[in-house]
Amino acid sequence: MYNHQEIEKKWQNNWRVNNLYLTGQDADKPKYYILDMFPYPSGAGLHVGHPKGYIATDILARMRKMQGYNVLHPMGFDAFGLPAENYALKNKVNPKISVAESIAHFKNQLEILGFSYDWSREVNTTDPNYYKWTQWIFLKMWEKGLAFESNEPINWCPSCKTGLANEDLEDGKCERCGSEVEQKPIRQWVLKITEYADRLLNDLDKLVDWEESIKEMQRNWIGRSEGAEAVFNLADTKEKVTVFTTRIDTILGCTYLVIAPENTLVASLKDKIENWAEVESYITSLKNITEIERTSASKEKTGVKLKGIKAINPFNGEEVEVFIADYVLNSYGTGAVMAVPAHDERDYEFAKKFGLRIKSVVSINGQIPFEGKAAFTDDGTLFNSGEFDGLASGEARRIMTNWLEENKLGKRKINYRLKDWVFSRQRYWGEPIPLIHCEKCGVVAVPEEELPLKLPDVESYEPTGTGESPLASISDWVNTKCPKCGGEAKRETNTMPQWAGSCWYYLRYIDPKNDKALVDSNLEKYWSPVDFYVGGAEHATRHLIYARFWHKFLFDIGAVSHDEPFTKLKNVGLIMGEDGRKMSKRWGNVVNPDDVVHASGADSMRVYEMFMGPFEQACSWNTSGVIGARKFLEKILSFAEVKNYQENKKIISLLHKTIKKVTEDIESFHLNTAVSAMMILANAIYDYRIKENASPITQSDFLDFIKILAPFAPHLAEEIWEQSGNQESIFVSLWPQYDKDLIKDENINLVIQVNGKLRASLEVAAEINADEAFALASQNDNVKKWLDNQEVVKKIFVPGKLLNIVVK
RNA sequence: GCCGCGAUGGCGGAACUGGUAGACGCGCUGGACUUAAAAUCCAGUUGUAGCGAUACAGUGCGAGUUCGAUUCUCGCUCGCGGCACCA
Repeated sequence: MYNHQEIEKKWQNNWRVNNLYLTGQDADKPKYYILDMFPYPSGAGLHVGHPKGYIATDILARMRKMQGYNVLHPMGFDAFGLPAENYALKNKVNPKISVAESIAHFKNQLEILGFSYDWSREVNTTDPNYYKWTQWIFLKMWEKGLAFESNEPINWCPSCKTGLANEDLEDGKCERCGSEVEQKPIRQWVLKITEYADRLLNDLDKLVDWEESIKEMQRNWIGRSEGAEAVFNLADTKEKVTVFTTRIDTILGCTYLVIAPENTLVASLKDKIENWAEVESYITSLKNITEIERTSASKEKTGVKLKGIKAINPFNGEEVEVFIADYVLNSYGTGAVMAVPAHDERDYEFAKKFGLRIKSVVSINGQIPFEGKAAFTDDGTLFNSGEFDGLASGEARRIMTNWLEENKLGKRKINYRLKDWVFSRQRYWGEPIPLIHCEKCGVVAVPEEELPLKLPDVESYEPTGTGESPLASISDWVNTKCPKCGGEAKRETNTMPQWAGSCWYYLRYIDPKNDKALVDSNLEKYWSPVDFYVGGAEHATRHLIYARFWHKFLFDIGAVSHDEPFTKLKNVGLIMGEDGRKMSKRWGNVVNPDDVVHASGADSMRVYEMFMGPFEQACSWNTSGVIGARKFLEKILSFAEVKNYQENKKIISLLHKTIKKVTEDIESFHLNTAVSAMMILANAIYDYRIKENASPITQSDFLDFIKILAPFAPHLAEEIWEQSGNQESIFVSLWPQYDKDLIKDENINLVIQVNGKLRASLEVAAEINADEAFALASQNDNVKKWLDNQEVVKKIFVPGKLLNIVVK
């Protein structure tokens, strides 16, 4: 009776043939740009969790279309980068070919779910016409000095044989393959994202429609900390050590300095360090343990004193000892800290171990909390601090920083945990970096008219591990002429990282075929910014930071009209396996959407996935839940024949309430309650039909119900719509409006409480007043029982809701 | 350790700005149909006591505010996520 396979195939064909989902272009309509994070096509295909976000955006996009918006709802594929390349290597197939296959497979899996994407705007980050503009943006950054060459040690994955950005690590391991990452100096291109750190942080406050959790993750990731740099001159040398601290107010409690072992300063003091042999062997010993072990807070701190080296406290001229120790990181701040064991837990621990002096300088009400037992790290009042005695910590920080600046012994300083973006990969499958190295002219850009600089075919795309990409072996590609002087020159052979292409793809959808400009400015002004963006939370500190960074840069050069790309952001919660674990081949708990669509239908799967629970929340798949969704659709299909209409005010009112609720719930992405509201309506209609053998609503009211169901179950809705004699698609019809008067109830259930406990529930007219309610309640047997011989102290009446009678 | 989020029946979850806790779905129990099963349909389903009306308890734990608390405040416990020797 409900032949989902036939219905779904029929309508998917119909929509395609009629180009139903081409982006609206009516000049007099408002726009709505609703975007999914585009997938990274892998060989494995989609599991049922992937489409959850796509279903939700599809529902909103379809409703917006019916509400009369020009809707931009596109889809594409992000396909450069390590996963695709590693898959290709493993299966000994050219990534170009394997990626094309994966995309075809993904697209097919998406199509059978009945999405309303405008496929005419599909983008593919590996298409030269696309990456032409990825390269163009890179060149603009390079021109502005935001892309620079560096030889600093960076994260190196020994298995993927490439440098990685901080964002590519998980617990100090390569996010792709799980290998321990080493620190290795290689020549690399770096993007100065730190130059945008403050804006990336501050502008989060403007993003009122982003989930707080994501903004918090970005704040953590950027990790701004405000403090001061202070200069400690070294006694008997011309050298000095600059330290970064957020607690300059405690500097008079500084009893020693600690320098990171890798800090180049250490080697430069070689001749002055009396125990150099000991120092050197300590530094060597640290190379044998991994970064994760070394920086684990639970590990006991180690270190070595630099004998013969003394540092001078800029505030009081006191000489303090200098150590190198594993607990100070070279990569943060200045790679050196002042140690105040009385007021810093780590310094306290280290000082205890090495028997170093502990000097308190902050007290609270004249007391020093935990003195002799632990560090006191809160703010308080200064003492033992000379002219600064008596100042509150906060005040002291301001005054003492000023003092440093006046005496040229330091300055105000803001540090970020965020690091510049290591942007080159020593791999094949990425956008070639469009730069040329000329011996005479230095680094020269590939001229804009020569873009795209195409990724050449290569015999072996195995990574070399030498710090050069496989492109380096193609001499007729590498060797070129300098665009400036015409002399012999070599191309840059590093490629861009996986995240490059996704930094601006949402702009390409606006103007997908443009080869004259990144995006036409009129189109950009019309469609930007993205109104609603949906994707996984795992992109919080990767894609979403990178894209905001690029977008702000594009804004600065006038290429886009807004300084933030995504107005509203929602995260889709994971769908776990039936066993509660993440879906994975390893657990054998992967559910393939193709199977679900085949057995129960795309519409049932769509309804079920929305009904499972709150959109942002993770939840487990439950196969019998799909059956429940299907039963609901079958029930609705059974109403299609309206027989024997009998007006029923309650059900008409319920219909209008449901229209209101579903509209609002789609808007706010409370899709689970939208489905349940429709189930309640369906149940009410069903019960009426069974009991009265009549339809409680008219054909036209029923079709309004089908319209609000349509975004959820588009195929079934079209079928019922067509069977009712409509020629055009239901999705070109207008979204129903609810009638305010009809959703008002004539009668309500008035709750009667005695001393806050429910004693009765009376059906009364909605406009009943307190006295009438009390009179009615007093007649109720059960209420009488509770009021018997009691003095009524107070009556609380909430119109339309309840009467609470308080007795003594 | 710091920051954020969460905890409601057997399960997923619902409850608007403090006002009937458990909507809706799954599962389960009983019944109808059937030679039988599946499917379908009907009834029930927080716990305890009671034939029942009803009563008491109940939203992680302990306090508090209130006529009234799943909802607000304070103090915990557990779980999830992010950051983490970041100075």
